Amino acid sequence: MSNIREVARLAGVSVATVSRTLKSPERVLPETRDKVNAAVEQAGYRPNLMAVQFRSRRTGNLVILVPAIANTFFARVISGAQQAAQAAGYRLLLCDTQGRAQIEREFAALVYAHQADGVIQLRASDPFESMPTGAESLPLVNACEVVKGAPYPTISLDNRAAAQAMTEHLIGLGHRRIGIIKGPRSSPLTLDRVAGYQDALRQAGIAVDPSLICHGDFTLKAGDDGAGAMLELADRPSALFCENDEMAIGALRRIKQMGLRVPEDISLVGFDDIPFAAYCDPPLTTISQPAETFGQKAVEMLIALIEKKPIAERHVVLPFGLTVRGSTAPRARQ
Amino acid sequence: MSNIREVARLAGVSVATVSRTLKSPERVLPETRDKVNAAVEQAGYRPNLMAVQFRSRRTGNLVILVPAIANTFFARVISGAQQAAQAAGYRLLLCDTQGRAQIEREFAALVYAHQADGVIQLRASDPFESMPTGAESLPLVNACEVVKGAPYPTISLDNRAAAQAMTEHLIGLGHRRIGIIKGPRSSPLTLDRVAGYQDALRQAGIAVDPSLICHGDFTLKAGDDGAGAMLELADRPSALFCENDEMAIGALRRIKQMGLRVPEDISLVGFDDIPFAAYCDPPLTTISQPAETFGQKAVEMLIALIEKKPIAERHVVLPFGLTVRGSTAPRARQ
DNA sequence: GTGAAAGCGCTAACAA
DNA sequence: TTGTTAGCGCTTTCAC
Repeated sequence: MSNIREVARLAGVSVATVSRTLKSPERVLPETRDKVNAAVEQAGYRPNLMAVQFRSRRTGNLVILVPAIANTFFARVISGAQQAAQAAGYRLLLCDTQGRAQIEREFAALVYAHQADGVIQLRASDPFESMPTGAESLPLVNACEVVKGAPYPTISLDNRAAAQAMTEHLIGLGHRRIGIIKGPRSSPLTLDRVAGYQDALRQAGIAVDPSLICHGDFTLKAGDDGAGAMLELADRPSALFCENDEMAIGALRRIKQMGLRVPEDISLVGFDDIPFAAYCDPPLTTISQPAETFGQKAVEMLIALIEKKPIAERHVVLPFGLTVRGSTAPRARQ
Repeated sequence: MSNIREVARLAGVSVATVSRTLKSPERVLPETRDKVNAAVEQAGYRPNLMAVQFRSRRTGNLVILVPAIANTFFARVISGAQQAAQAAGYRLLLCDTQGRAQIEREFAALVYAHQADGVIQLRASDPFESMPTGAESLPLVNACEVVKGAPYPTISLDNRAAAQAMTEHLIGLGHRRIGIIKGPRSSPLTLDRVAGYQDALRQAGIAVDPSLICHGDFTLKAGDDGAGAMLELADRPSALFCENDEMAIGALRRIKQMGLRVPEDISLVGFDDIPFAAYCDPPLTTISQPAETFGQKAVEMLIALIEKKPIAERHVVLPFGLTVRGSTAPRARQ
């Protein structure tokens, strides 16, 4: 592989002229440009990005920390982020952290080590924590699940309002015993959703029953297990609210296995509106989120941060939608 | 952020000694080492990876080109790859190419530009094609959907045998009219699966009926549409073979919408065994693949290539499994 | 065991 | 408009 000197020699110009021709052609005479371009062609020259970035102290790489790439919702977020990055001339370094802080730190360190220009974190946790001094001011954007009162920009959903709207939908159908399968204890997002669920219950004058709140981890199996536990209760709920669609789909299987029907015997709802939600039997009532927009906004804000451009709104809240399908129905007369 | 000179000054040694302490501590006196380490600590020093890699001409980055990250099967492949990379001290740069050669080329160029050490391609296409001279010898491994007779290492499944086994399973249940929803024309993988399907039919003395072969693109919607078309045939099939689980799940919805039952009226099978397959109603009979192993093997082979270690087997074929669940049953008497 | 010095490939200030 | 030159931060001989 040839280098810039080789090209300069072939074109009969200085290395500076080659560099200029590549970076700002308008500052070079057309005929010089042509000579250089011909030489580049002839030498099969590709600039060594390593050297370019080393010198210009800008990599064009953005790290995005994803708790679980296999999660259909995050896949959509990534897709939006990738498109925005591409449009702005940046590349996305995707990292499946499996929610582990150690892996997050390792990848966030790429910024500290000048291997990436900034980080997008999709989990409520600061990946620069416990980094050497100065790290707190590195370009970081937090999206999806965000840290409350974070010093860095955030893009979030009003999870509390969304959960409340969903619970109100169920209450409106006559349900009064509504179970909820929530996420892991460590997730602030799940706290918000439970809070919204409780808001709706209280406003309807329904007592919050702790036995109707069950922990899960956003997987199919967690929904399956959670539904199993919930339906064995003596006074079982007539509606079940799962904090994501995966768990709802898991719950759906268990409900059917136990010989109950959705929505006749029990209403079931999810959260996220993943593609499979519309293909369940019955199709799932759920909260839809503009997943791609999360990724897109996060990238745009991060780039603004990196390029030190002003940011209009540091804490963006995206709208949710209540998508009613066939998995909810009025409570059956007992 | 401090640099190596700052640390050298603090420790009262030369930059060379600092570098050595970090790279090969055993070549430095313990007391010198301690001085240096203290200075590193004090300065909050982090080596500039950009400079390290520029100098040592090795990045520790592996590019993995994924046609669609949202695809549940690829998500598992990535997971396996990530684990193997981590274990070997490499990082994975994930790229969602949306099957577009332009994006693939752009990311593959990272290798050419010394930004990554090698590439894993999960699609049957050479991302280095039309690159400047010398590109053909760059470290590349092709997994999942592979190029026939490729000059680079490959990891694949015997798709033909798998499709044949699946078709034989259906024939064994008494089905004789078996429809197939295949992938896009450009995919060699789909050709193999159709060939396997035809092998099984021929061996059973069943004529191949072109009207029972339908094109799709591996999405839920494609399965939905494909099943719709297939079931409107005058002499409709009693079994439907979808080339992936997503399409099977799409087909399942349409079959039910048309008032038919699975498996009583029509047997339905998929391919891949994604997590959702076991959670369908009925659970899906499908071909299981060791998805994580694809990723793991690909990374291991790529690293061997990069580090110029010998590779035992250049074309690995992984085993498949026939997972029979509730979506297949003996053909009903008409 | 340690230091001095050269230079990886490129960019950017400055000079011409 | 183009060339000269001085590094970017680090690794790696080669002396000592």
